[in-house]
Amino acid sequence: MIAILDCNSFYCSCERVFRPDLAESPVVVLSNNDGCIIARSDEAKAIGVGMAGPYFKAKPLIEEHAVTVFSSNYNLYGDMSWRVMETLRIMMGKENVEVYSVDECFINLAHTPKEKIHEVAFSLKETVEIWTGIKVSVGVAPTKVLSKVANRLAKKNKGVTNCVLVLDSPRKIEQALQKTLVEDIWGIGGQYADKLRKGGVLTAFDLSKKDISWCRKNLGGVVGDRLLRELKGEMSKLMENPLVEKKIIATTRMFGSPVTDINSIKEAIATYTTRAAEKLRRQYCAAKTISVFVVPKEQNYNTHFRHGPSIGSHTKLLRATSLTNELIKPAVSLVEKLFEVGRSYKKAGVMLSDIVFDNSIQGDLFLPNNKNGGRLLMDMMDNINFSMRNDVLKFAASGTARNWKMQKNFHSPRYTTRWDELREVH
DNA sequence: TCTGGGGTCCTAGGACCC
DNA sequence: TCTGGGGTCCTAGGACCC
Repeated sequence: MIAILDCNSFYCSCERVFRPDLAESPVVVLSNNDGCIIARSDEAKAIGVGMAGPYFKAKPLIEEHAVTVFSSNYNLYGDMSWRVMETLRIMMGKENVEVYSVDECFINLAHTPKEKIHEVAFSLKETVEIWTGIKVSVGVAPTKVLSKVANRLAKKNKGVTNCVLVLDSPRKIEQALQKTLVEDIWGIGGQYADKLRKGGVLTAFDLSKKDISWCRKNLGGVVGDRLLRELKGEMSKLMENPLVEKKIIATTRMFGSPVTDINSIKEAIATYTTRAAEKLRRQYCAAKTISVFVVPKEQNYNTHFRHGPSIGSHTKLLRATSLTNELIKPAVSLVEKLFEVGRSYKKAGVMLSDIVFDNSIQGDLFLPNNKNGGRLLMDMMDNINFSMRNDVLKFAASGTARNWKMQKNFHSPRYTTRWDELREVH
């Protein structure tokens, strides 16, 4: 059996740990730039605040009901996430915990006796809540897809399930599948859901009765094949090693307001490159390809603003590197190539790919072999910046004015990662 | 006026090889 | 009218996730 443990309204829960006065009132958290609503407490859902909608549209409703609004505070959420996951690793052994996202993880219960499953699932939930203050839901079933089904139902019927649901018999599985619409299955998005409904497949139960070849044909080949097997209780998505290195590292941001001058974009790109290079070094890797893209502000953004055209280009380096200064140079050159005078831009980003371990970098015969000094410098910068939890040290190319920076109007303190922002009790 | 920011996997098709 | 039979690698793009 496999469990998935998922934090309830994670970002809202993090804010509430340090604001117990908000425990029962509506709370929402906004995306970067205070653009969209990306987390809602149950109370906010109840008054009709939609998910992933733009903040400005929900604003009247939010003000009417005195909803508390937070900008996203990733310092806080990242640290709280680590506490939740560490609790589970301590309880179950780290080899049995697969962190799937910032707020959820799979737990391998293959070694737990069947009659103890419910008790274990419950103690995971209780312990996480006591140790971290974060409320969670647990779904348990024979496969990952089914455990997601269980988790969703557990969360939906909190009063009955107390946020824990175990599907340990064919009958329970069948009932759960009947209560799950196709669009609520993990792996079925908007496109596939439309296609399924048109074919008369409305629930997860309907889908589980289809045959493999039908799913291969209509749901993306082997992806559909695996999904169907999982629904039928056959494990097709295995536990994965949580320490796999990223194959692409990206840092992309909307600007606080549209930008028209090339220097601001260069500063932004240099800053994003710095972030991306830090992520690269943190996984002991180096990258050989760097890509840069910019997104012009559309004249007519009412039609699909979301996938507005992004204009990009990339450079293949002679040799993989993780040194910020070696990456900033080609990144800034790419900006010069992409930028058009007179246009206004709303977003830009950097992506690093062709990632290899930095101990296996292909050497360059024509370079002196003593470039290790560069890595040493990077490590020192990383250590100082990390211990200060701030960019104390940065490259001049990143700029100091930074008038392209995103907006954060409702930011909470970084309670758990900054001494000077600790919660004070008087 | 104002609409995140990351990622993953898979497929198709083209270029190229012998 | 008829025009090999394998391969590999790469890229673009689609679909999905939180």
